[in-house]
Amino acid sequence: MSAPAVEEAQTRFLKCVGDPVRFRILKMLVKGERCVCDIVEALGREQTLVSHHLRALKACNIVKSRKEGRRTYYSITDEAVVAFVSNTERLVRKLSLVTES
Amino acid sequence: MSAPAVEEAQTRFLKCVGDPVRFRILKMLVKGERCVCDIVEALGREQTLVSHHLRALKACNIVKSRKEGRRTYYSITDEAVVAFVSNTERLVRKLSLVTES
DNA sequence: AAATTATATGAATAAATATTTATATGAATT
DNA sequence: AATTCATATAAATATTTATTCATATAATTT
Repeated sequence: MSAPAVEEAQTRFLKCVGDPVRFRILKMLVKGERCVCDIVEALGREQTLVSHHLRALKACNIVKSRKEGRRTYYSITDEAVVAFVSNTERLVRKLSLVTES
Repeated sequence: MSAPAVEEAQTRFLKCVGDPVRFRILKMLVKGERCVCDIVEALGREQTLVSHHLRALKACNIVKSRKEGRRTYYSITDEAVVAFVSNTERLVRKLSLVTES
């Protein structure tokens, strides 16, 4: 596990969660397991777009999925991801990055 | 500070640090203040490219700069950023995202 | 006061990424 | 067994982002 390999993993992960659509999906899943249709409904975006983003999140082991009938349910793989999301919130507040309007 | 404003700040921040060049710069600055020429040298990339990325990091309040003579020295704005970098490393290891080769 | 050094900036181009479009698959209904 | 529903995937297109190119500025040196 060379330093560049770790760095590459870090940027891959950060780039993945740094997309607005994926981040919103993540925030939904932090509250618990959801099927694709719920996410599509909540975000008001195309099913196919949500599917692409879920696949990307899965490729980074951020979420996992399970199939039940014709639905697919997605959820966070690790509680550490949940912590990451809230830590990031604290951090951006500390950096005064949150601006209204 | 509406929820979307926080989310926007989070993704803006994450996108910023999720670039390989910017992340490498960040890792350098974690070790202490550096002038642009040092960073250019260490990364082996064009000065103008480094300059662009430093500007992006600064726009997110991740780094600050100070001028001394003809040099500009950059440094991390907040220790919380340092913690963020190491937390991310732990997380990607936990998610088994670090792969050699 | 040139010339050089360190850095920054805007515009042009290249590359990466997101979104849409078209279509496929498999499971449940009718 | 045909239709509908939930999801996925590949290819095409659109958009964003990174990089380079050309040039500017301000502080030293010569």
